[in-house]
Amino acid sequence: MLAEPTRRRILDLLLERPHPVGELTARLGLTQPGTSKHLRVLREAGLVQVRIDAQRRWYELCPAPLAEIDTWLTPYRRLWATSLDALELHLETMGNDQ
Amino acid sequence: MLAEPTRRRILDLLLERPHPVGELTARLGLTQPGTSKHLRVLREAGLVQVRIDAQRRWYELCPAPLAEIDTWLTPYRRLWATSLDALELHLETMGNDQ
DNA sequence: CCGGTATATTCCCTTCTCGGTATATTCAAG
DNA sequence: CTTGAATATACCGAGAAGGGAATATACCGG
Repeated sequence: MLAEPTRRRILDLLLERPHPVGELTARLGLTQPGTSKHLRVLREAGLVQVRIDAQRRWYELCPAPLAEIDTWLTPYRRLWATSLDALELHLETMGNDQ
Repeated sequence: MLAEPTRRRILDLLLERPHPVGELTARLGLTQPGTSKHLRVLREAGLVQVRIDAQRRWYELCPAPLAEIDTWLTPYRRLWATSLDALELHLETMGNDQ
């Protein structure tokens, strides 16, 4: 879901401010249907919501699912909490495998 | 990538402690090749690393990519930090919007 | 060297994803 | 009612992903 770079770019654009589909299309360099399909995925994942203004659809961020990821990440955070741990893990990585 | 529930379970198991493939297979209820293939994906994404001990492969967490997600998440965090902070930032950054 | 154990790789099939083109829908304006 | 703008949906093809079964590889004990 968030592995998709295009969708992360959409979220980054929506972090600035809400955008209508046409602007997103232009800034992403996609076709309009391509943009709409990403927006549909994001909508169904609850990451964005739409505000309808005549023919324009203003898409805006819905941060709740991101907050859930943030929560899921919590127990892992101790792994890089101190620079010492990070350095140890880094050296281990370099020395062992790839 | 992390949308895959099986892979999130693998990471959760590896958060406890390193595991050899056989234990992961048993605790996940997958076939052994299925487990190995998920581990390969996680390895190529840099999320786990292997320590070889005779025939056993001990898989352990590699937190760097998770730290990157944590970093990517940073600018979004203000959206749910506290409702008061969120409102303040909203007014600061989007004062002229609608 | 041989058998057994632990793991990886390959093949096959089905389902999903992403991008594009073409078409439908909705609404405002005239 | 017709036109044009903004957006959504349907459909198609290439490629990736997920799972199982079968097979290969690597290593230990004897």
